[in-house]
Amino acid sequence: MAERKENSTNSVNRKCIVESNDLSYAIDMVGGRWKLLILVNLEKKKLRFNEIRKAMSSITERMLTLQLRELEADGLISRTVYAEVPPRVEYELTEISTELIPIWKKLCAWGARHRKARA
Amino acid sequence: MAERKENSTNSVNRKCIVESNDLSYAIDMVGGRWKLLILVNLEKKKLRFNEIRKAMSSITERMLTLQLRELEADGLISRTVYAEVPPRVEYELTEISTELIPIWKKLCAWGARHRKARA
DNA sequence: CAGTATCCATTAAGATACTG
DNA sequence: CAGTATCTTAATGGATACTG
Repeated sequence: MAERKENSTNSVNRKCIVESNDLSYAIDMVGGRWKLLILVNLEKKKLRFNEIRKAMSSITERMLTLQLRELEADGLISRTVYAEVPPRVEYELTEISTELIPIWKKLCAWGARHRKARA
Repeated sequence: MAERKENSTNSVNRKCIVESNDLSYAIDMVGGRWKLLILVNLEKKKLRFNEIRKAMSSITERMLTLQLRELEADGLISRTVYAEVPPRVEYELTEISTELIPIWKKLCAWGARHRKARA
């Protein structure tokens, strides 16, 4: 995430799984603790850095920055900087991540069912 | 996964996110590099340890064991031991993980679209 | 066959302080 | 406001050898 050794076995392993399989590719893109959560928060409307932060109370600034950068690099969010003082930066979903909405809704429903079943 | 300190900030953080949110709960259950991949392999039919291993060429025995244990603990696969020599153990999907199939198919399709869009 | 055990490498996550 | 920088700990992943 931060600095990744390109040639660790781990990286190579990951790369080759991801390349050979669309599912892994998707998970790689959106997996982890924070990414989908960030996207969910952006579903209704575009948000500014601190708005996202407040919406996800337990994330640190550092983590939020890192995750936003990766999401941006993967084309899942867009970042718009307004040349104002104080600075304003807005994040919003892109077309491709919008397509993900129905999928995470289903996953969410599944999670609820599953949780209930084990309670 | 292996030995987790129960009271690290990280664990606490994770626990509380997972508890408050069905989506995170679902991701926690099925996220990571290997879990969905294992489930996918079990979709068509039940498999033995080494069959899964061969199907996922790059996983190590240790990782496979760990992931299978977690999946079992979460009720996503069932494990049947046959009292034979040599030992035979079969893994198969449970009802709740079967419900996941249409979801991962969609995710897979999304991954393919996304990948294409950026190629 | 179906795993365990051990030890080490890599990566993710967090606290805190600071800046344009 | 919207981040960086730095340092530290925790968690995950892997190689290899071994066992009931």
